[in-house]
Amino acid sequence: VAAKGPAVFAWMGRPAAEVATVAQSLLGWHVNANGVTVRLSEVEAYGGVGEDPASHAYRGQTRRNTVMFGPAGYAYMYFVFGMHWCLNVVVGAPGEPAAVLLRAGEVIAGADAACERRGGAGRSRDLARGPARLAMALGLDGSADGTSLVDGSGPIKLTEPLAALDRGKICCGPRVGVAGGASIPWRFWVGGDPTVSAYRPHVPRQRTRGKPVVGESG
DNA sequence: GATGCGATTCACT
DNA sequence: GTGAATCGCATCG
Repeated sequence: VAAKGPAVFAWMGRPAAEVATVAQSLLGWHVNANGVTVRLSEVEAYGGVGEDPASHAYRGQTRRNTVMFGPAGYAYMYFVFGMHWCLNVVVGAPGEPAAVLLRAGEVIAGADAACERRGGAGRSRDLARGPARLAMALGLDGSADGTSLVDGSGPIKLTEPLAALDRGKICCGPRVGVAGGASIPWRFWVGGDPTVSAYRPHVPRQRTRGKPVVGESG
């Protein structure tokens, strides 16, 4: 099945319903970009239209999530909270907008470059511990949106690890920071791996601005 | 056309 | 451990 052109992996083009399985299979894979390589230790799965309230594709195709509706193997960069970028991998077949959010990993090469981009993070496990940190360590932003991760045409390269990950170490649980669909255990990580981000239950927005600090009724 | 919320991280206590 | 800062998109009228 060796064919020229873009690499084809087992996780590509699967039905959106299998996105959870696909997400697990990506744990341990290597992501290389801009001179930095990260070994994935934590990911999250996002489903398709009408299936997953937390997914950007839930309400159908829009200008922003167009990449999710395309073929597998492409990057979907999402700008969040007005200051951070997150890297997703489109994994579904065309028309089936399944994606995997790369949440955390261990920097196994290019620590110097990653450290530099991450400012004062130092050469610690925090270099790529968290979705935005991971994207930052890899030097990625919106310009990488829609680029291929498998054919070498873009800045990002996703490769299979030499040694397969021990499936027994894979853990699952609720996704982080997601209100809708939080009960779906679509977050996967490598058990015992120190680079896995801390679990934070969905924090309800507390607006303190524009409202007087009352409530202390007499 | 205007408003509210979101897949987060950093700094301070 | 908790609060603050931030931009774009989607929704409602």
